[in-house]
Amino acid sequence: MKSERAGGDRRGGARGGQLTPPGFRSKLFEGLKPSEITAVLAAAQRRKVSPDQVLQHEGTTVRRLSLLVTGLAAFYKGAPEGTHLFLRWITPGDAFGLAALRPGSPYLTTVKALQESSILVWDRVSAYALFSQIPRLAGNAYAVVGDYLSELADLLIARTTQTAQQRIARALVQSARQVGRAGTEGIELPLTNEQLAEMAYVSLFTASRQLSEWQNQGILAKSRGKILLRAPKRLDSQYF
Amino acid sequence: MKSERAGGDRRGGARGGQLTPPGFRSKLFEGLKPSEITAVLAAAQRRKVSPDQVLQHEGTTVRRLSLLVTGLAAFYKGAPEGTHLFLRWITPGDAFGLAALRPGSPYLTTVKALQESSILVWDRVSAYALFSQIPRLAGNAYAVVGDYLSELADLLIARTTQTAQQRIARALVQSARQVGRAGTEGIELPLTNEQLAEMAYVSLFTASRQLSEWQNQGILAKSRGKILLRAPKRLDSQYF
DNA sequence: CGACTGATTGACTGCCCTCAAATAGGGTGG
DNA sequence: CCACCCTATTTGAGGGCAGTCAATCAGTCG
Repeated sequence: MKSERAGGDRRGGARGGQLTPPGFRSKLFEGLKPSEITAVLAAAQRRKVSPDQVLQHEGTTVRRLSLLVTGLAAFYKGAPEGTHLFLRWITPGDAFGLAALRPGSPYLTTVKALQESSILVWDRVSAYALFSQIPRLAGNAYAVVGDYLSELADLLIARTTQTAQQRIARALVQSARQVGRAGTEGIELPLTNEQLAEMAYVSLFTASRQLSEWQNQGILAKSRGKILLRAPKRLDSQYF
Repeated sequence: MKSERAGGDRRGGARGGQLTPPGFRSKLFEGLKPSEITAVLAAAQRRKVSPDQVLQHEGTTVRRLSLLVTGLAAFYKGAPEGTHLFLRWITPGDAFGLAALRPGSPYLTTVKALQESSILVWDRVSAYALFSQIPRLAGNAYAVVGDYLSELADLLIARTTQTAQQRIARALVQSARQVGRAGTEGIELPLTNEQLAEMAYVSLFTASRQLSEWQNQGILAKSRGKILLRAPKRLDSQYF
């Protein structure tokens, strides 16, 4: 359902010198003219970030708009009692801090890097200027926010109507798409039980038990910090 | 926290003839010049809708953008097994169908009128034209979507981390703000147990039991299809 | 005065969380 | 290479929140 590479040739491609790796594309840049992309990239700063580094703090006032170029991060939302809930992966090409385009609003979520990553950063003011000048860019931002809204609504449905088993299956399928590495044996996911449990919002123990069951059924294989999906299709049937 | 009437005098006011009632204001029109509001209203069609009428269907392609002028409606999101979940009230001034500004996207939610209501409707094409011509209007749409995103995230937290009791308390407090009528005895809510249960995503029986308990504690009084909140403040303490 | 919808109450059940305790992997330093 | 530690994981027992089911009661409207 993702209209990620919906376009033709080099739509959304960004080759503004060494700022982005070859083949990098973002929904934010889709349909922009090369000259526009160059201008947008020229206004950005590149930053390297390390694992566990917090890139934006929910509730603090918005300082900048960011775009993940390489690596991996995730959205979290704080819950009462100091915990925070996993919302979604952030993979290369995903923007965050889109609240920066809305004057005087706080960050809605916390973003934490999960791997060594590089990001592009625009300060609030120049982001606003750029998005005012380039209508298509503003339209893309609107579309991205719409996508997030849509995904969040789906997550809400999943979290409220599905059983623990279904939510875990869902978490695995989503992770397979976003952080999985295809191998000869299947799709390999670099996930601990704890991470999976937090994604699916189940306890560590429920996650462990469910994975064991699927392992017995031959759907997947586990090892410490890694899950090998042998038959992802058989998971799909678990959750609708 | 709501920046609803953040403005000065008649910001967001709309007196474009008989299209909107006096005192009507919408976040969508905030900061617009009267001439702009007039132009926007001129492009709209007014429709009357009756209770239980479905104004947009989740998943169907977007035809129009709407704004509730009088009455009451609600957002719902479909769930597997044919049920649909309550997401949020729509009260006068709230826009829906904002996906119309995004070419080729389906409605994310179903909207159903709950009372005799009147709405303003723009077809997709003219809405797009208007929002392109008036940057402030586009900015407002972005802000509204951002608000929905924020509220949806809060709802997600509530639905996943809170107990049934807390969710019911939350539903009551929200309803008090949006559909409550203040009286001498307290705030009166025109809600059946069933509606409340669907808002809080609890079973009918859990809702009934919880309300009975609060009635015994003197926090509220129940009658058929109506709830009278005597001490709303004592509910707040229930949910954090 | 029926008939229908809304609300109540109790008994039972089940999913999944909590807690406790044991086991296994993987790296490190001796 | 082995002892050790720290973290990840497993497995079982127990319990609680809230849902389902069934039956009854109450209000309202024609």
